[in-house]
Amino acid sequence: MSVEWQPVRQSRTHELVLRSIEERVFAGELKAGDRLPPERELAPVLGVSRSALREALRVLETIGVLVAQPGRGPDAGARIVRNPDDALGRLLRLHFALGSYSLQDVLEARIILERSSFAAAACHAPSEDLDEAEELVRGMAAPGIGVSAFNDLDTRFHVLIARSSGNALTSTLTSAVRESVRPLILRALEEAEDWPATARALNAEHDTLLMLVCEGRGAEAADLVEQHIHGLHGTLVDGPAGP
Amino acid sequence: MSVEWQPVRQSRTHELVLRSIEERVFAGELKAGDRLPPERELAPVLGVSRSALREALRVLETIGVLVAQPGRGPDAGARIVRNPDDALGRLLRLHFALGSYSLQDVLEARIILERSSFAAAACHAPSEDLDEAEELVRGMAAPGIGVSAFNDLDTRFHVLIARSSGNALTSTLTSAVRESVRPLILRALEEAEDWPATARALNAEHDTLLMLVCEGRGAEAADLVEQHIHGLHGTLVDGPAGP
DNA sequence: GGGACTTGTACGGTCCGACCACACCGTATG
DNA sequence: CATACGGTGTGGTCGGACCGTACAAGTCCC
Repeated sequence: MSVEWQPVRQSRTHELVLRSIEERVFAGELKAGDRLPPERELAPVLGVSRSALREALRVLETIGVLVAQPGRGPDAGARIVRNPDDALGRLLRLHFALGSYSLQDVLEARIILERSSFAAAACHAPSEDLDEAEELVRGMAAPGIGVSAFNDLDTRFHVLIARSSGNALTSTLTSAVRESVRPLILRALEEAEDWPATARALNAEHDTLLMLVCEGRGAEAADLVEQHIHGLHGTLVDGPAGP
Repeated sequence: MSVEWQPVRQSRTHELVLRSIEERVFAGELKAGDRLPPERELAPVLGVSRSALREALRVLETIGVLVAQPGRGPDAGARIVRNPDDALGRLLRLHFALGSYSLQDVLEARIILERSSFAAAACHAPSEDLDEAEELVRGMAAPGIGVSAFNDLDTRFHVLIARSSGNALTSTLTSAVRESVRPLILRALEEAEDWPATARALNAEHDTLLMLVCEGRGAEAADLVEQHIHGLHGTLVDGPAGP
């Protein structure tokens, strides 16, 4: 029941600035679309140097909460935005490369998330998403397709289904998790002994998956996508991942 | 099929630095525990100013890849670490507050993740974790417990189960998602008309959950935790969230 | 008078040099 | 031998300066 004590690490200026801005966000005083004052104004108001402020802004930028543009006019300056995808992707990729998560952890997470994605997509995917998905599947079935192009389309297919599930959070998570193993999958596909046969097998699964989603058979789609991801499991090799 | 063009936004120095360090991580040249050269050495080597380097380091710090300590000796300087939890939590909290994700999205994600957590925990949770979980459940059952203390213990209970599921990634995600709605849950509990009765009901569910996990009845535990989280759904109100 | 060009200005982006607080390490001192 | 003290290297902070960019207004030429 006792929680270990840990050093407080007090008062690094940029963290105080960060805390301060976060609080304004939590309080609803800063919404998406709002503009922050120019750095040269805000710094003295907060009582810190521009460097400290800039470090805090940089953090918010990498979290996907802020974008900054130089110049003048309505688009210039620092603006609050909502773009968590890049940040989450970078975070997971780095930590996966560092070994914070094992390959098995990532694959399990993929299965959990994508089972739910496909099940939800079968319930209420907009038809234009299904059209786009069909196009992607057709693209993957192109004869003589390269490994890299296949991997791109495959990623986009899975992410598209996640997005069409209607849940922005699980969609983001799915995308980030999928991206974090992307280099591994790419390498595995490159080393496949019979690439055309592998591609045919994967395409058949994609076809069936899309068909199940279109017909609203969510439970079967979930089972199949689990099998689909498990199928990759055996072919993947653990180790240091390229970007 | 056509991807929209988007401005390239080239060559912000700190991003180049970030890219460079990331690549060393992806290549396996930087592992957890390694130390970076001092800022004053690294900056000229990379051909950038210390400010630009520091901004990149700050970013790595906030995504939990780096820690920096002043002073001298074996613990000083910038070291590569693996601590994704704080970063992920902050990211989700901020974006939830900004409205990137709706309350329903978060609750669905919680259900997906925690169903899997409880199911996995039922299979192979270490007994010391179960002991700790029992202690937490007992703590929540204390007569006259306050809303805040209850919420703390409840959070720790759910996170503990996620951790004992053996999957570091889903555990981190569960924790982050749970933390992002924590202020909302706190507010909902504070506004409950009959708090003691609510607490008793929640405690009964926790008791059953723990029992199911201990007995290895994962499927039932998963169903119950879904119901448990759904139960909260009705009581939660959407709106700006405090930290 | 209208369009093209030039200037002014407000941004963020970068860099530099300096100082501070801290923690270790070696030496000097009792 | 133990303690006290200053040296040294680390990140943390700060202020100032310059750069490129992009808008805005003023100016010139047709």
